[in-house]
Amino acid sequence: MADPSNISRRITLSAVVQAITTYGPVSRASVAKMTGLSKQTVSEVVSSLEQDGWVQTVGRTEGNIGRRAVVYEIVPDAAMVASVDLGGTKVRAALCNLSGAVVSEATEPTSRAGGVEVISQIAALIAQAARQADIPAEKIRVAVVGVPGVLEAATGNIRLAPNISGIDSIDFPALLQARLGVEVLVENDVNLAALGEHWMTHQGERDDLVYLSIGTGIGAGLVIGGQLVRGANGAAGEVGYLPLGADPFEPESLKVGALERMSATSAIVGHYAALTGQVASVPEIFDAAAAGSAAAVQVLERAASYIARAIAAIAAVVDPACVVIGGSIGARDELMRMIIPEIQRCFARPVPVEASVLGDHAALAGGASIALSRLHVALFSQGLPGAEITVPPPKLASYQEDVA
Amino acid sequence: MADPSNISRRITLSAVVQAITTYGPVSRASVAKMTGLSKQTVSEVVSSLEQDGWVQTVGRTEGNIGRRAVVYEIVPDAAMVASVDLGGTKVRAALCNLSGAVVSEATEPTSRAGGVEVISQIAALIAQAARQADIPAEKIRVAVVGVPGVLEAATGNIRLAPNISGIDSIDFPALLQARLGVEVLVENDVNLAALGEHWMTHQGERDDLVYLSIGTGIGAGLVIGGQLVRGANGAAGEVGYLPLGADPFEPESLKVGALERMSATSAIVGHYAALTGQVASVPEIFDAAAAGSAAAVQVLERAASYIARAIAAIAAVVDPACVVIGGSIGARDELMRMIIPEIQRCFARPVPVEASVLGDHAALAGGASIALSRLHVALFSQGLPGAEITVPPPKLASYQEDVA
DNA sequence: TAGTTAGTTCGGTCACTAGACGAACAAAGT
DNA sequence: ACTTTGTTCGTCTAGTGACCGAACTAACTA
Repeated sequence: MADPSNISRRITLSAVVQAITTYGPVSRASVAKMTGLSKQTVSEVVSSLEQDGWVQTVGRTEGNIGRRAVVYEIVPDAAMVASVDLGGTKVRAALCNLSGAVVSEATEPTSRAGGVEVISQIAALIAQAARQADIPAEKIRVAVVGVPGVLEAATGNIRLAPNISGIDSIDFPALLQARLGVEVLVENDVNLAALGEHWMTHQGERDDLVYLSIGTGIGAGLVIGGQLVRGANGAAGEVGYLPLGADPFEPESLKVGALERMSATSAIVGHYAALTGQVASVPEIFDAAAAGSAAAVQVLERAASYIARAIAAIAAVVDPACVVIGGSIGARDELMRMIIPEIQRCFARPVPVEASVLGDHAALAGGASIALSRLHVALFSQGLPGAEITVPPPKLASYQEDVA
Repeated sequence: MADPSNISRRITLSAVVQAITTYGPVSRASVAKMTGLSKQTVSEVVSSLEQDGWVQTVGRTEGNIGRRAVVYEIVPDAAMVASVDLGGTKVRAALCNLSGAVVSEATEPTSRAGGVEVISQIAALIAQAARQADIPAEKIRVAVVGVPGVLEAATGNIRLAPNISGIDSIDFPALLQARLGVEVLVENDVNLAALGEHWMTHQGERDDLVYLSIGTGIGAGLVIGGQLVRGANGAAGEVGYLPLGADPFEPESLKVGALERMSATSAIVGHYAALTGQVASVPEIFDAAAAGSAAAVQVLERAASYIARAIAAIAAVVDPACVVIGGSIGARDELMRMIIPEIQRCFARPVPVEASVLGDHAALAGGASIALSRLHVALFSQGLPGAEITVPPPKLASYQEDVA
């Protein structure tokens, strides 16, 4: 990217890019109107962008009175970002273009070897995705990785990630960055999912959104004022430790988390086993409840009740505009129907609760959204505060293949 | 203020003002180094600021090698802001200068008439404070009012303020603004207290801080990433409604708040009455506990235990770097000593808990801090994003007269 | 043809920089 | 006591980059 040394130019540059990015194909004249810049300045900036291959013309207007305008749009494939969701069982990598659309995707079971091996796997997976769609590697500028673990606020290292062995003992971000040769951002996967849901569905309203993931564990991601809340120790949203559910003063609750002991996978399986003497998986318990098993219904209702209390607690503290529920358990419709009325019974203010629209692609979408923001900063505004470009979300379908 | 139409100049202007504000008396040469601007540009800007009366010279450097430098500082009294703490029992108004120091202060019992009468009272109190310190009224540019109530996010109107009659049925901000003739910002008093504590003690570290006020009610203010969190309905930090303490599913908990039923004034008084049959005020109960009354100790310990759980809940959701406790009950040392060990028993991560350093002046300080930020925006950066100026806090003593 | 809109050319202004320069000063040497 | 050296402050000058307004051309509709 041409590197305008002048601050003034950087501001105009990102204003123009922002306008073209947001308002689809537009003419230079209307960009001038929107940004308040003169037509002449806009022409200058646009032609330099065109020369560098960032924007392109896409025909002209027609039917309007007056001279026809040449309209421009961002060249979607001028640069790519990689968004990686590193899970305990599988790794998923997606390449997204400048308009946020997924261009290529690849998935693999997570390497059991862990540690450095995972870094190689991620690099290979990104390379594979690039090959699939014929994307030269140098087009990829930023990579974002979502990991199931707590990140050290200061260093960005992964601290607690029991599901992936050996990953908390290495300098993961630095090693991956060295391997890929591009800027790497690592973020908690639930946080990314929260960002993804916010990007896709609540963009525009500068809303506060909480994403609650219920699965093997229970965790939340907070988006407040459009910004991710990480917490002083990177542990914001660790709602498993809410002093609800089990007696919080039992030593066990200090380790596992009082709420997690009552609402996540092992709690549901354990409770069902205690009632019926049978060991069943969570989907089986859902099936049993659908088939009329009183015990299964009771188990799910207890979980739903505690989840409702957790949502009430979150709402009392941060007052979000919306709570989105996801995760392998949270995505179940039956559970949703139990949770919502329960919240109203224990919390005065109504709290809009919605099901995740992105399913297991939420973290991927969130990763893409921050990768794109970061890329735009690097390319156009260069760290200039207040000149951040927000990329409008792409078609939902782009992220909705095989939603759980 | 001279109104630089040029964006570039606005950025430069606020960078220079920021540097002079933050790094006390400085020479133009060092401002140039800090801002990265050329000496020439800095000289231009400073001389225009000097002409308009915003900065002044304060002697020269001495003892250093090389030529002596003329050093400049902000003219502290070039403009004033008013910070008002509107409480249920008294109104306190302070005038602060550009360096954040309290120049004049005035207090009165809150008018019982309520409604519009309160607006007159605030205006009169500010006028009185101005007279006391011989400040011409036109020097006051911004007023911030802290009110004990929930604010409507959209309009800024006060919605729930049971302690001040008739204030929720009028357009308080607009009426006060019309009366004072200056920009008026209205904010929840606990939120302001949180900002005040953050400003005074945790500035610099871009820390996340939670201020927990325990008195007639229990409420929290959240500062995350240096920004106040208001919530979608202005109800962030309404921790009285946390589903802890009393059974959250009782109808009474929906009205009063489950936690509030166990930890605020009426809960303590009520619990003591139930145990002993005697009606005593909270200070009396503290005295009784100090004198060895087992019942009083038991009452306070129950309250402390629930407060500890509330802090654990807050920590689980937002992971603040620090929790500051204030309010008429929360400020008591005895309570603090009960709360801290209790938190460790129900929450895995250590949460630093501190007592408020500002006492009942916290909201006043917080009001001053946002008033000053707002004033700087109005004067120098004019809404330019990323050019906000953070005013360093003044000497603590400025706000510590009669700390509770 | 009249009116409207798109885009370019031109001249001028504003803000900022770099580098040269003189002034003022401390410290070290004579 | 005086000079020299090196340093820093602040001003001056010339030059550049970015922006705008206005005039103008081009293209189109009605």
